[in-house]
Amino acid sequence: MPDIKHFDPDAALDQVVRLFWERGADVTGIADVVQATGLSRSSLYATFGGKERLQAAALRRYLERQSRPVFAALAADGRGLPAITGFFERLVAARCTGEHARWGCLVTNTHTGPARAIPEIQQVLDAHHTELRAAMRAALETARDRGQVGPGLDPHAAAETLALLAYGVNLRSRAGAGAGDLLAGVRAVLDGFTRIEER
Amino acid sequence: MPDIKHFDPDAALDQVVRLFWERGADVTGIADVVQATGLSRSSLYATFGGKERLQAAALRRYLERQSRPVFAALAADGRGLPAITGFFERLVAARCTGEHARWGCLVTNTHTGPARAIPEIQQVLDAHHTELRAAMRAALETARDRGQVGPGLDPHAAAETLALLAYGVNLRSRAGAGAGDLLAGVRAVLDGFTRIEER
DNA sequence: CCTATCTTGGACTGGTCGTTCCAAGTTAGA
DNA sequence: TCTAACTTGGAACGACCAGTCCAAGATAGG
Repeated sequence: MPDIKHFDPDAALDQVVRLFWERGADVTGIADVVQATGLSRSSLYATFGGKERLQAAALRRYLERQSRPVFAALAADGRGLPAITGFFERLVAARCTGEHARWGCLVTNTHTGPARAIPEIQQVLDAHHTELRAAMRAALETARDRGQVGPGLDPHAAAETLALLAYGVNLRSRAGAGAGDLLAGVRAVLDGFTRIEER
Repeated sequence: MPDIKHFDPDAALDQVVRLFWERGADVTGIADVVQATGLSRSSLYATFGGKERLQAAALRRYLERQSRPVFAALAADGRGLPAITGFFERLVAARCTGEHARWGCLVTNTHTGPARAIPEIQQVLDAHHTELRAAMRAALETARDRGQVGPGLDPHAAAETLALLAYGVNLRSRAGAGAGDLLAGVRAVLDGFTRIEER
């Protein structure tokens, strides 16, 4: 009986993610979303609810499509430290060059805005951190099993370090930091974790 | 002949710093500034210019009054690694407890917002990073001279690491991260830098 | 006291915000 | 084909935004 949607909500949400990611959700108006997606205010509100709900949906989509696959690859990578090095090298490259250069990370960017207080969004921020840290910890435990890291290294604490470092990279890259500086910062901490004999 | 200002611009700017720091400059309207400072729109615009100029002035004030003294103390501290440990312990404490708990760092918060594109503000962000890194580097060189760090440590690169880590702490603290997690993350990286025999 | 000069309070502007609403259009089962 | 259910475009809403403007008030030299 009913009419059916004349657009693809999934594709529209992807557009919203790009928009919020590049410009920032708080500074992006509904009018911008309407223009970027090509659909009308009515369809937007009927499909996603208000702006807060839309922002939360976009953030979840970002976590699922952008962050989680990379985290999964890191956790599943059996190489140990080289896996972590590769993660950061690809991170810096993505943040400083290519299509998304200087966009930073949508989750990182959301940390400072007013939306961080919305429970639905706060939850995604925490999930992102937990998952990133877990992936780092898995890679560090692999490194420990392979004897690549010093004996005193606590994988749990070191995973927190690397997660915080990733936020620092995301943050500084959005403000124009050079890839060389960021890579040097990453290299130094990984050198610190590396077992002396490996150097 | 002329009348004289009926308020103290310095004290007013301090109020603005607090307001922008806690709530975020982008989400704070001129009306909020008027209410917080107690002065009128006319005086505000006559004294500081528009909002961009006000935000830049507040950011510079924050760097001068909040960041720079701490950086100077770190650079002048002769203890080496303990100075860095102390810096981070005080940082985490300030970010998670007390008057400014969960406010994060105004400079860090500004990294993600639209104001980061304004040259006058971008300049302050870069100055903050340069000065933080220089202070870290000075402390690391002291640590190296005292034999507290491993021989392979590059003070320049390690200083970048610690600066990025500080941004991570600032960022996550604003979103509610626990002091324990943050401290663990800090401890792990400093352990990594520490010379084996010191452990 | 007078007056030139600056400050101040508050009304006001045009524009944008998120959101609501409704008439017109579209669909698919009866 | 008729109609109930849903979508869609676009107008309209009140609230807020940064910024402007001016009359009224305050000041200090003459």
